Amino acid sequence: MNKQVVTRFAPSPTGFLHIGGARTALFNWLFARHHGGKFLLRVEDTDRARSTEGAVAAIFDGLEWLGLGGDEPAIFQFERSARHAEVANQLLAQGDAYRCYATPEELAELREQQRAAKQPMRYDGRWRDRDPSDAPTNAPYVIRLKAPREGETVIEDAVQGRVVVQNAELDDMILLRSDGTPTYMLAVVVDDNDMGVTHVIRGDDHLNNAFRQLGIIKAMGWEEPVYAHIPLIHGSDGAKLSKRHGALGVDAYRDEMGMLPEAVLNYLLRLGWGYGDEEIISRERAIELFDVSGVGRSPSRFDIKKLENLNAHYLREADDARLAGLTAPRIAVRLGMAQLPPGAGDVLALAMPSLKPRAKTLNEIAEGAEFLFKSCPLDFDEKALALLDESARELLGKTADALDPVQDWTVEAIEEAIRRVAEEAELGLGKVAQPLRAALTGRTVSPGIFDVLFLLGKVESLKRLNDVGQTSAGRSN
RNA sequence: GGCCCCUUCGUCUAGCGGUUAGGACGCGGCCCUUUCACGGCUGAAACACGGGUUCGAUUCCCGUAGGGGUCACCA
Repeated sequence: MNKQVVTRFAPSPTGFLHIGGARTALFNWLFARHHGGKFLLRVEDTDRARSTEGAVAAIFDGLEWLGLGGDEPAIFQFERSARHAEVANQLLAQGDAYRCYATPEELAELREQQRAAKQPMRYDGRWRDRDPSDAPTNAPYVIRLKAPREGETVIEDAVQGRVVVQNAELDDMILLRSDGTPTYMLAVVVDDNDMGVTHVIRGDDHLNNAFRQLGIIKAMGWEEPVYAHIPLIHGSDGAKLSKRHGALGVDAYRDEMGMLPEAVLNYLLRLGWGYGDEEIISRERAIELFDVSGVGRSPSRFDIKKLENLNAHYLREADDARLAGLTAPRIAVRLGMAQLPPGAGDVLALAMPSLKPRAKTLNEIAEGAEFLFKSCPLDFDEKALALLDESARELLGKTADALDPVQDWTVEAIEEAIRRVAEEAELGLGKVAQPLRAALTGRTVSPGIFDVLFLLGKVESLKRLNDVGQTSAGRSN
């Protein structure tokens, strides 16, 4: 019979939700949805020294932004430590584990010797078969798994295929630390089992761990989950993505870079997974198509250009009011204002159709929208200034005269007036539009000039034209 | 170093014995055009290497090289 599929994402709260973790969460979420199963969250906070509440909040925040919440309240691993200890003691009682009194110093020395002798570095099992009466009294001890030393362990990984490791390669790992707290190895296995996790989808860096974890599962007689170890994401230079090497929290993609969650999701989905030629894949479509069988076996590099391209696509598709809301605070910051004036949101939404096709990020939309909310006198950049020479100012005067009588301020009416100015001056439209653009926006790049005029409104447009006319050519301040 | 994994354009990938090796990003050119974008068309660009297996290998097998991961009382 088929059990319900249960997947989980189990981050350790020692920092933000980075891009690799986000992809792991996405794959788990998608897999569960695709199979009509459950997606659970578990915070691996057994390392009390490194876990912080801030990190927990940051991770949840990131998941929520991406729409990858769990189907049940998140489980905090540390709260289950009594259960972990219970399992360790059961293993001890049934002879599948033993007490080890080796001190950390002693073990460090052992590793040092092994390294010097170029031997594999692993615990030598010095307390494995010792008589319990040898045990020092009142000395701290850890509980280790008594792993099989002969034979081999096989994993049929859903992504990596059949992987075999000789049991002689695996040493007796620690289950319970000397202070009685569980190690990660024990906790994951116990929690996955208790949570009913059927498919463990996680980073490739856990593949080696899977063999050790299987040892506990077998000793307890539990059912083995299906493993799917997905390849890691590397930086653009091929090196491992780490915190000091390009790995940013998803919040950075949202706040600093101005990405949309649907773009990040689509990008992450296509990193390591593909379905024919499909590039633009919605969440719904992804649920329909996703399966671990489509996940590649080789690591991939993070390419910000491709993410930007996807973001540009989703920007163009996004609702204008939503983008206005997302962009307004960014514009205010750029302009050094606490917030934009009342009504700015409406103007922004109205301008969005001509703003968004020109931008790859929310930041670029904000940059392009700045001119709407500036006031005279404008700050002109160099190229704009160069455009506003004597003859251009003269032309601008004529343009203002042509615009002044326009009654209904529509894009059509504006266009008609401007084209007439060009005709009468026997100039191409571009010769009229560029100085006009410079005078109106202070830049040489902007949305279509008729849209600019329309969005600014008649009063503000004439005011800016007038303002330029009053300043002398070649002004430098 | 031991063990494990990986290898198609610069990047993400399609391919699952016979293809002019496809798509996307990026890059070049052209078109559109009031600037910049969008859009359309188009060009350059890849099977790491060496052996097998086979009538035939990008595809299957074995090596080599390169890359990555992992070897804690971290997760």
